[in-house]
Amino acid sequence: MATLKRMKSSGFTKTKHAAIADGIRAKITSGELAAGDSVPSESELVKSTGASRGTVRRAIATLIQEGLIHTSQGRRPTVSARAFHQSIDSFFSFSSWVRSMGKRPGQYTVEIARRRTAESNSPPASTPDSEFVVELIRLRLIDDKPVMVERTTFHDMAGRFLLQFDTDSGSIYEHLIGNDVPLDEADHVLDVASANEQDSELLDVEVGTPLLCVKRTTYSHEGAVLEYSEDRYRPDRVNFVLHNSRSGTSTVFQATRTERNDSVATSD
Amino acid sequence: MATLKRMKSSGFTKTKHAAIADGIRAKITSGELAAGDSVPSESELVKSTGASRGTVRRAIATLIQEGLIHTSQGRRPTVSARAFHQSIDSFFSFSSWVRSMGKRPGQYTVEIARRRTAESNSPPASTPDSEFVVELIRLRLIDDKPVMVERTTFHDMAGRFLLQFDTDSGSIYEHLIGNDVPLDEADHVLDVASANEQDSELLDVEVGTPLLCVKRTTYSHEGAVLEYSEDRYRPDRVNFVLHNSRSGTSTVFQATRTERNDSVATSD
DNA sequence: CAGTGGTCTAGACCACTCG
DNA sequence: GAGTGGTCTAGACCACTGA
Repeated sequence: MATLKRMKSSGFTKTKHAAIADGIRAKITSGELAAGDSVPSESELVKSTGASRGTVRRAIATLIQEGLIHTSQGRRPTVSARAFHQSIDSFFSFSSWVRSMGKRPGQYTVEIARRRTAESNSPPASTPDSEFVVELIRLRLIDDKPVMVERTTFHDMAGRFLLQFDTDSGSIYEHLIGNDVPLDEADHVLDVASANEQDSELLDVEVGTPLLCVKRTTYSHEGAVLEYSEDRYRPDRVNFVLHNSRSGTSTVFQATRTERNDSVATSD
Repeated sequence: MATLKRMKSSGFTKTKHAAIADGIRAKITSGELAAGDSVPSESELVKSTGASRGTVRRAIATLIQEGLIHTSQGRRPTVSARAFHQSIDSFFSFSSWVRSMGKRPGQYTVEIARRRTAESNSPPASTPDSEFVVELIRLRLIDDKPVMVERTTFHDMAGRFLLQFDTDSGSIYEHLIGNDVPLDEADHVLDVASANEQDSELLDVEVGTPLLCVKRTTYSHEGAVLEYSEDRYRPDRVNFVLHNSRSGTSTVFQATRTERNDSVATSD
């Protein structure tokens, strides 16, 4: 027994704990388990999955972290009150975020340029320490509607992969990761900004309209600045949702405000 | 052996894994371990703490989740590039958040009222389902400077604890938790707003100034709406920082923009 | 009181990293 | 190849919940 541990040749199910978590998550997102319902107990899962308790607990820990369920001593785990979720890994990538919501991401490149770092538009402390930087301005779309303008400054090490890349074709993040650019950590500072003329034109709002602004700095493990971006969102089309529960740890999500509703968090 | 498991009589160190995590965290926040430094390996920690590997891993998991360290197979865990942190539990409470940054929270109650729910100002879908609600408008201060206006609607079940509470004296959240009000989960929707006349007066900004707006809905485990709040922040004094790393899960933080710096995320 | 989750242990195999 | 983290197991005691 205990032979296959990780399905070697056909690596589709990743790990056992991930498979268990996937199974439960599927039941929640499909609606089979509704908010307030109780999830199978650990001992039941041990029996039904054949895994040991440690592995089952590992799976449950994942779901708690995602904010999907919550637990406390003596009680069976229950589905969290507000379980409208997508993993936050997508916070790195607009494209995968939008896709994870079942919508279609789009992009329209306004400008891409390689210039000396001294000419960069990013704030000094966030400027990559390479001689050249690649700067990019793109309009991002969801289902063909403009929602965000991004102005990004890349370290040359990352930017050199972009000059021969069709930046209208898809996710830059995925392209860079595929080229082993170590985009490992990121800070996001949430702020507000007033639409300037270019914002106004691209997002189709009036000059001066308040916009949600996310200033992102992406680092390698070693702490080198690889990318700095200022993303300006139309707040009537996109906002950010953060969900947290007292026991267990907080988790983050983003959401698109839909056309019909005034607010995502209050929909049912 | 294996007798004391949890120090019973003197319950100060909580659990073993928490104690181990605390020890490492202290070394990071004190600067003894700097960004990029490597944390003791699991086997070393097993030896030095006397705990089993599972317990050590549990401690490490906590730190990863907090964004303090990151790990990957075959490499020793290392301190994350940007480890300026405070736990996000504080997202529930302005007061404890501010205190956790070593600053002094303050509050100035503008209005508190108990009224029929039908007269509530909160959006219908977020309105508590009690006959009465308690509504509160407070100006929040950091080190005596106004930074935020909160307009909160409480379920009567929570609000009834507020009428005889001096809302200028401290944290409402802590007061309610102390009275066993089950504020268990919360959604935060981040948005922008334009300062209205009251905002303008309280925050000392011009009417129309873009403000960061956090719409918070707090629920019990069962999903009942206990509180709805719209908090409007002066973006030049406060903004929100979110840190995430690719491996390991994202974590959230808030930060106060300091006077001298333009941006928190870029300080060093 | 039975059931449940929270904690802890001891030992195992694997995949990866780095010198 | 030695060291390291990622995964998994099997069994144990405790604290809490709820009928």
